[in-house]
Amino acid sequence: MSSAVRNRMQLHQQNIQSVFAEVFNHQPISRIEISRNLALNKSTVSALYRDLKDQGYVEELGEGDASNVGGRKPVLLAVNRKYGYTMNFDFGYRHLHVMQNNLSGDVLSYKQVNVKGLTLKQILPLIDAELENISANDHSSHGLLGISFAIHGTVDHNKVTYSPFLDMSQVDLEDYYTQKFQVPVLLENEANVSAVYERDFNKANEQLSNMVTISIHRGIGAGLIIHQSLHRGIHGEAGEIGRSVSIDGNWDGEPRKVEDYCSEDAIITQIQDQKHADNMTREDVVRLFKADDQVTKSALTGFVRNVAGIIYNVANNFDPDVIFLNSPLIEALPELKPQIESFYAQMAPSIRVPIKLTKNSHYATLLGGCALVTREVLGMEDAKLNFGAQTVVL
Amino acid sequence: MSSAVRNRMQLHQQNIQSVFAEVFNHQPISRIEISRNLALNKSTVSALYRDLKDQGYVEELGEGDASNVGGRKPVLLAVNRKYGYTMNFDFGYRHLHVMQNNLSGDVLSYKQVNVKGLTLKQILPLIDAELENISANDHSSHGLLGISFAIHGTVDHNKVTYSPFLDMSQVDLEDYYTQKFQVPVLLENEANVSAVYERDFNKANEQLSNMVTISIHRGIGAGLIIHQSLHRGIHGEAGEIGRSVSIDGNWDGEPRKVEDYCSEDAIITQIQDQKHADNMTREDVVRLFKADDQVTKSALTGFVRNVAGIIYNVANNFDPDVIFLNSPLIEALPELKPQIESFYAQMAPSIRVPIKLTKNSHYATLLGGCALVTREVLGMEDAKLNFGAQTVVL
DNA sequence: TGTGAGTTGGTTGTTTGAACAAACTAATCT
DNA sequence: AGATTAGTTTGTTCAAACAACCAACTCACA
Repeated sequence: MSSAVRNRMQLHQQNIQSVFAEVFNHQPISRIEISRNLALNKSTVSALYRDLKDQGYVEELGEGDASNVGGRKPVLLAVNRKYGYTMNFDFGYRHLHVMQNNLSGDVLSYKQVNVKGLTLKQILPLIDAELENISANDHSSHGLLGISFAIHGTVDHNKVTYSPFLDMSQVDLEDYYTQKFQVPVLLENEANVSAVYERDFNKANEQLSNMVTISIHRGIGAGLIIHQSLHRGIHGEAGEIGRSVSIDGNWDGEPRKVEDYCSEDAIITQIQDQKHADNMTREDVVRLFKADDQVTKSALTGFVRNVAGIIYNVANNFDPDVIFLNSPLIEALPELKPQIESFYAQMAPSIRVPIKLTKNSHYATLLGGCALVTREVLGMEDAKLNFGAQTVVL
Repeated sequence: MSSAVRNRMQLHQQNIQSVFAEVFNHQPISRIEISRNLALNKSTVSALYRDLKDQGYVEELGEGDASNVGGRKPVLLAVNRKYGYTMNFDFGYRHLHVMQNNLSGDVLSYKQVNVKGLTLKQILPLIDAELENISANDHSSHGLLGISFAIHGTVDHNKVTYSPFLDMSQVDLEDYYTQKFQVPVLLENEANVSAVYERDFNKANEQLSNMVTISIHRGIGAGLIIHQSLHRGIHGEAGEIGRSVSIDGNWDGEPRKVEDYCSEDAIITQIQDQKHADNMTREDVVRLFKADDQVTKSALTGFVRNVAGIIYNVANNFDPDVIFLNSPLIEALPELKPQIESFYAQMAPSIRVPIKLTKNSHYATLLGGCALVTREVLGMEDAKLNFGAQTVVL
């Protein structure tokens, strides 16, 4: 209410943002096309565009093709590729993933750094080195614009509140990097950024307003896009579906959580125990499954049933347009997907929510973080922005 | 995006709505106060108010008190109490609840009609009679403005898609009443309107953006307010938490739903079976509980544990600012609430979502429907409207 | 108790400025 | 050359802002 457009100046600012969003989402685009899309007079668009250009956000890309019945060629406009860049990180169990993106969300560089067994304080200098290295080779006009971190754990008010396999309580990342660079620094749960990725980077989802991304890694969490915006909850704990307990009338002993049955960790531990093995990894499970190992096959059948149950419950809770699965295990064994779908179909005979796999989950979290921090840089948190409109993957 | 304010006319319309919202939410209010609240010039507010008055939406209520340091008395403005009325219905199991409200959401009349055992086609003439009776005694300028129905079941696109105890597939209520009166007719799930009630009628919730109302009647459902707006889901099935199944690794036989364990029906049936009784009602259960009956007490302990588990799961899924319980059984036995809270506290030792009871659940659904249909009448679906600002309960 | 200074609510007439419209230039096609 | 399209320039429009005013009140003080 109080943030609503109410006077001419606010109207002007909003229209500038609308023009920028058009350039962002449909680059390369001409002024006349923006004018038609926004139902704004072409002279108005020209004036608004001039403001954006003075601020350096946009640039001309050259001439486009004229219409086939004659007429002047349009001048193609685009987001300034040399405006600056964001740095986006993902703390994986074994690797730190590092990505550099420009203002449009295009990937400028990507790198994995081995951090297995290191503490956060030991990782910090590695991050600093990456930032310095990138900064030294940069030729953009504004340089570093913002930093994002995808966290495998919960985040509240930009602080890590819980992180299962890397102690993050010793360092305040937001504090450290805002002090150092005076740019927006953003921490966000990994399932949440993954959901933002689907909203902002996946053109197929442009018209969808409700999406749930179920992330099955060492734990289980969901990222929620509701009414086109990320639902974090008051403590940043919305979508912590791995903590759900069974409601079945049995209350003997400690209630067990969903995560205890069907996280990737739970499955690996289960197979390990039955095989009296040790230190197994996802790759081992994949290998055993492909070698037709019966213990593994039956464990994964249980996994598949449980995932179907989770999907059924998520569908009943949120009734989204689509559910994404972000699971390296299922990504490695795509034959599990139809099994999940068939168990789900048994549970929900009539109305079902479509299920899709998130491809290349590491990129997803980095790009989701990129989208969030870029929006903050632009002050366009709520606008409809279509990142990666012409992303060139390296 | 495309609905954003972009030209002077749209700006003007939005500002008219802002002024109306101020009158609506803070009536009685003076022009100067609106001007200060909206940061609009007082002459602008005067002009916008004049438009609203010409359309009949508002009226002057007389003079207020002057400031204690002198100065002219303000003229107090309010929503026109004689503009028209909405009719709001709730199909209960035993009664049809009927409420007439004015444009501000004030209760003009309330009535229960016995409909136990009747089919929808038999109930229809009773509804028509109520509408005619009210219409005959009305002296407002625009008469009937809209109709809402709270449905114990699921609703999609204003059609009932599932209704457990009253067959509603034979009659299209929206069709029938729009044909008859040419006013907006709205069908909505009972848990959803209950959630809207908490958002729009409960001043204590004004600052809250995420609320879940758990409705425990013959089934279990949740109404979701997320980011201040009702989340229905793509098929209108969001919040159907009663259908959730347990994820516990056991997949022998048909999975049982939450509803099977802890709806009011399930509890009554359970007690009935153990007592070899028949046709028990909620009132019987309440009586037995108060008479210290052990079977009832132990059944309700199970109920309380299950409700705590449901709350825990809802908190993990949505992480709302508050959870409301809309349950006639708990309303009748308020001593159950602390028990629920204590079981919940055992499950979630650190972060907990506050739990509150919805008072007078029948009013809640009617008023929630009133809020929804009134918003549609005004074309102000997304504005922040504070209904019942000065509701006089009859 | 009466008067005038100070204060506040609301109206009237004028100014402002962002979007708009029309007329223009530029560049292309057939 | 005539038709068509892209973009610019120049002047118009109209809702909000502003300034000056009127209306009506309080309070202090004679």
